[in-house]
Amino acid sequence: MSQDKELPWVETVDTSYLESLLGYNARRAFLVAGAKFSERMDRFDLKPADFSVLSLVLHNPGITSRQLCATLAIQPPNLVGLVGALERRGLVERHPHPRDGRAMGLHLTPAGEKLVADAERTVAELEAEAASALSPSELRTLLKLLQKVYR
Amino acid sequence: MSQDKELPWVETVDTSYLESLLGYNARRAFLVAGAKFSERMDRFDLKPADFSVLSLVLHNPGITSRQLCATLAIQPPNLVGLVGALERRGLVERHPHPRDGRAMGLHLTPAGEKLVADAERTVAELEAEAASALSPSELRTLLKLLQKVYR
DNA sequence: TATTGTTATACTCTATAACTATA
DNA sequence: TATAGTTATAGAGTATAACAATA
Repeated sequence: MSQDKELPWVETVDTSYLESLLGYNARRAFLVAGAKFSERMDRFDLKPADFSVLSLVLHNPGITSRQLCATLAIQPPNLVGLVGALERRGLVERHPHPRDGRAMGLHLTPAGEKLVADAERTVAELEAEAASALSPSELRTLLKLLQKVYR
Repeated sequence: MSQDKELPWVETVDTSYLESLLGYNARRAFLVAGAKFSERMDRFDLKPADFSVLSLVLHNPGITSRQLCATLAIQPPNLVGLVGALERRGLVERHPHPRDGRAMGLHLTPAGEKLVADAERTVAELEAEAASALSPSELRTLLKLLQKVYR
């Protein structure tokens, strides 16, 4: 009783089910946004995590590693090398925390301040591009809904 | 001329700038959605990529590796081991493609069909949970906007 | 000449356990 | 006893180059 009917094959992939799922769409959008980010930030030699750290230090002078980890959902051991590299590049400095002897506060150097300012300008252009596919009010809605998911 | 003014420290982290960026929000939401997914899918021993592949094979019998790669933004070499493992678990079978001698068509086994059906039911519960934080119409809007980003 | 599937390989990202210094 | 930072290490996930078979 061999099966001699021809097996089915696929002309156009039906993605309707996956596209109804949050995780699939979040991953695809995350990949596209990440690729565009890398493309523009290569000239600063900043990966997404580097940019996030520098930007948080700019807006929160004296922030500690622990606070960075909590904010960015990074494990403490994975932040050590990242901050160390930024320090070796002369972009950030670590000083003893004035109120907690266990902690180190992070501060931008003048070179770091300049780099972050340039990088944030570039990121603003990026967001403007995303908003061109989306419309400013759609972008605001998207951010608001994403925040509802992770908060 | 030593600096003897006390250095600043951070009480509450100001995340307002990062929260205005698409990439940051997409990553955070993706992490939360992924964690909830893993939590529920552990009993099926399916990672997100495994589920996506099985689900695509269910809805597209005979789909090829190349089509899976394009749909899921996975590199071909990284799909080989994934499909191989599903095959060794007796969930999928690979048969020669009826129209292209280079390709292999993927098909679910009866065991694979049962597992995917159970897994999709579980994922439906997951989405319902997300929708509880979001409202059904907000979830629809979120998916639509994410698709605009990556298409 | 281009494409499918594959092997080998390397790089990045992320996670866990254990240690130290301080709270 | 708990927390901040660190070291060492292991596991995912993802990327590129190169090859055989087929289009």
